Amino acid sequence: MKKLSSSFYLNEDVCDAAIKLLGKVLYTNFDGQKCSGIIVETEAYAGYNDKACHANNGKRSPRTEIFYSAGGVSYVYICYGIHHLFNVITNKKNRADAVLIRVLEPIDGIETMLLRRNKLKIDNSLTKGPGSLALAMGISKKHNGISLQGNEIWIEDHHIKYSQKDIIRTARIGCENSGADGLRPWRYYVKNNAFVSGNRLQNLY
DNA sequence: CTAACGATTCGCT
DNA sequence: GCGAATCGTTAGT
Repeated sequence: MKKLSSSFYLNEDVCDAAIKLLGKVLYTNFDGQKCSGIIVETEAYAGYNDKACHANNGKRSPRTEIFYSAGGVSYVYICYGIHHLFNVITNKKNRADAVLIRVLEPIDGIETMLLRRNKLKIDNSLTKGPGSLALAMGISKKHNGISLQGNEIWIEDHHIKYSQKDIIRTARIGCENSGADGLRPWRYYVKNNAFVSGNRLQNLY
């Protein structure tokens, strides 16, 4: 299978990019341990007019610098002091859009994921939730800013397609304090997928 | 330098 | 369902 081309990541519509990432397959290959999973839940964060985004309206800090790269690099940051959250930077240089990968449906390397998660057998919590997913896949802050065209983290198109009615959109999780921006329905997930997190907020569009 | 705050998770009730 | 854990990042003194 082929890695997503660099043009995929230059999408100027971060919501469209978040939807198109559903069904794509995320790979990590660290220390000879290859893992993969189908992306089944994402959230879009826009560089402009989105208070929930770390790089809102051109905000610069050591942490947000990577947002201003052209799409196709990783953004990994630590939340609550413990959890590493993996995002894909999208859009052209200096636009600062990102897609948070929230849930995977595991495919390869499940033994490795179980080990990293300190679990004995697979259940639907293995790669459910951004912090759990990053831990299972071995992604940590040291992978912040790496290219998704490389051989450590990349995404492939396996021609998995979900019909529009099977893609649910809701408000993003944990963005309640971002005012009106936090209410935007920019979380996307695959309906009836066993690995998808929480069942609140249905809100078909 | 210091304090406040999370794009969360897990265990206990 | 609720609350604690936990520390890097950020903004303010």
